[in-house]
Amino acid sequence: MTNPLISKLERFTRLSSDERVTLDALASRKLRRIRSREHLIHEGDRLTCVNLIVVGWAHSYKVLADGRRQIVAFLLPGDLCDPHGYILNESDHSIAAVTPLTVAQLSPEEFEALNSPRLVQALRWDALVTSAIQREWTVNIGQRSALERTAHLILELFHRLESIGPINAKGYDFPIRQTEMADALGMTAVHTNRMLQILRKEHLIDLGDKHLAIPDLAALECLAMFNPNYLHLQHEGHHLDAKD
Amino acid sequence: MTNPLISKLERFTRLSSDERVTLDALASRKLRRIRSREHLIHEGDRLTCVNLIVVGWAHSYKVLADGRRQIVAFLLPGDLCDPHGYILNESDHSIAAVTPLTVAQLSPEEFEALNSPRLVQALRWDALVTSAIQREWTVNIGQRSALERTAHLILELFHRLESIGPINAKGYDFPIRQTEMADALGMTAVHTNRMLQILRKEHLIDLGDKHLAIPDLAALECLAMFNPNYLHLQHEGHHLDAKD
DNA sequence: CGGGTAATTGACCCGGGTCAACAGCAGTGG
DNA sequence: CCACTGCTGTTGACCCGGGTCAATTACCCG
Repeated sequence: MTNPLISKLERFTRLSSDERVTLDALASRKLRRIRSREHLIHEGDRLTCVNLIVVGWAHSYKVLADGRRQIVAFLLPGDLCDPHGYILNESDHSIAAVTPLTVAQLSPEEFEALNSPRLVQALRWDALVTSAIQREWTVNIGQRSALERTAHLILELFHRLESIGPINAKGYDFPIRQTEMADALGMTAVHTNRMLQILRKEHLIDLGDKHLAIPDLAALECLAMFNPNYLHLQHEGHHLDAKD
Repeated sequence: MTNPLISKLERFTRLSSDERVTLDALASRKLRRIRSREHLIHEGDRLTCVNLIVVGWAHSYKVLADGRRQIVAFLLPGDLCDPHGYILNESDHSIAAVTPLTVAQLSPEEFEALNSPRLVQALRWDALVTSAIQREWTVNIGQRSALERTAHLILELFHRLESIGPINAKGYDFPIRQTEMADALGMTAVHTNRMLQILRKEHLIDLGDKHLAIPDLAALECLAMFNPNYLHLQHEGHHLDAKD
C-alpha cells in the first residue's frame, strides 16, 4: 500500500526519506472522493489546484462541436492532473472518473513547495514522460492498424501500472469499458470489441470481468511494435539517488 | 526582425527589457546551421542542450519497426526542442529540418539560468501550450475526417505563425511538402493532395509555391471545427506583465 | 538535355464504420 | 420474487472513406 506517486518517481531516482514523507503527507490531506463518471474538471474551468490521483482511474478528453469525443489520456494512481496548469486561464480539456476516485488536491503553493532539487528533477521527468506518452498516442492512432493499436494501449497501461504498484502474477485490475478504449483509440466500440476478441483468441491477452492478464508479453509487444523507450523507466536519474 | 521566442512568450506576458536582452543574446550565440532534411536529433541520442529554432521549420517524428513514419510536431521559429530533455538518457523521437535551419544551442546551464520568476512562468506556459498542441493532434487524427483534419492543421500553423511574427496580408510562407503533411495527419500523400484540392476549389485556402493564404478564416475554422482555446493566446499571464 | 523530387490523377479495393438486433447482468421498484 | 430499465458487450450484414498502385506532369537544378 505504498504511495503510487512515490513508486513512480522512484523509477527515475531514489527519493530521500524526507521527500517521501512530504509526498505521503500531501497524498493524504485534502482528499476528495469522486463517483464513477463524475467530472473532476470541465473544459473551460479555471484550474485552482493540482489533483493527484490517489486511488482509481480517470481519463481526460476533448469533444468536438458535433459531439465526437476523443480520450486523450488515462490517468492512473500517482498521476498529477495538469501540473502547473493553474497558470492558465482555463483548461482546454475535461477530466472524468472512470472508476470511483480518491484525489488529493494540492494548492499551487503546496505543489510549488515540492522544490528540493531532486524532487524538481523527478517531477520534470514525470512531465517529460507524460508528454512522450501523448506523442506516442499520436503515433498509435496515426500509424498503427486497429489491432496493433489496441494491443499497444493495453501494453502501455500494463507498463505504467507495473511502475506504480506491486506486480500481481494473476494480472491487473483493468476497469475501462470498451467504449472508452474505442474513444481513446479513435475507433468504434464495435471494432474495438472485434480486436479484443482476436487478441483473446490468439491467447495474447486474458481480459474479462475488469481484469487483465498478458500470458505472452513478448508476443504482444511484437504484434504492437511496442518500444518502451518512451516511458523512460530505466532509472534514468540514478545519479541523483538519495543516500538514505 | 524581432526574436520569435520573445514574440511568442509575450503572447503570455510582457517581458522586461532585461529579459528580452537575455533572450536575444541566447538566440544569437552558438548558432548552428542545418541543411534541409538534415537531422537535429536522432531517436536514441542523448540530448546535451536545448535547441532553439531561430530561422526555418523542423518536424519531429517517430518511426515504427516496419518503417511507417508519424510526424508528431512541427517546430517553428521561437520553438524550443525538448526543454529539460537533457535530464533523460535518450531522446524518444527524432527531429529533422524541413527547410534550411538556424538553431541556437542552449546548454543546460544557460537554459536553467532563465530563472527570473516571470520568465519561468512564461516558459512553463510555453510548455503547457506545447502539450496542449500534442493533445489536439491526438483529437485531430482520432476524430476528424480527412478534410477537417487537413484544414485543422493548416489553421493551427496559421495561428502559431501569427503569434511569432508580423502578419503579412498576402499570406504566409508555408514550406511543408504534401508527404510531410500526410505523415503528420496519419494519411497518405495521395489523399492529402485530394483534400488540398477540395479546400482550394472551395476557396478556403490559397496554397501554392510554398505560400499560403486563407481568404475566409471563419469559414475554414467552421469546417475544421477549430477552437483556438488550446493555444492559450489570450495574454493569460497579463498579471505578470513587466512595467518597463 | 537529363535526372530527381513533388504534385496530380485515375482505377480499384479493403479496413474499419454504420446500423441493427440481441444477450447478459446489475440495480430498482412494485 | 419478478418485471422493467439501462448499460455493456457481442454478432451479423452492408457500405464507404481513404488506402494502394501506377502512370503522368511539372519543376528545379546541374
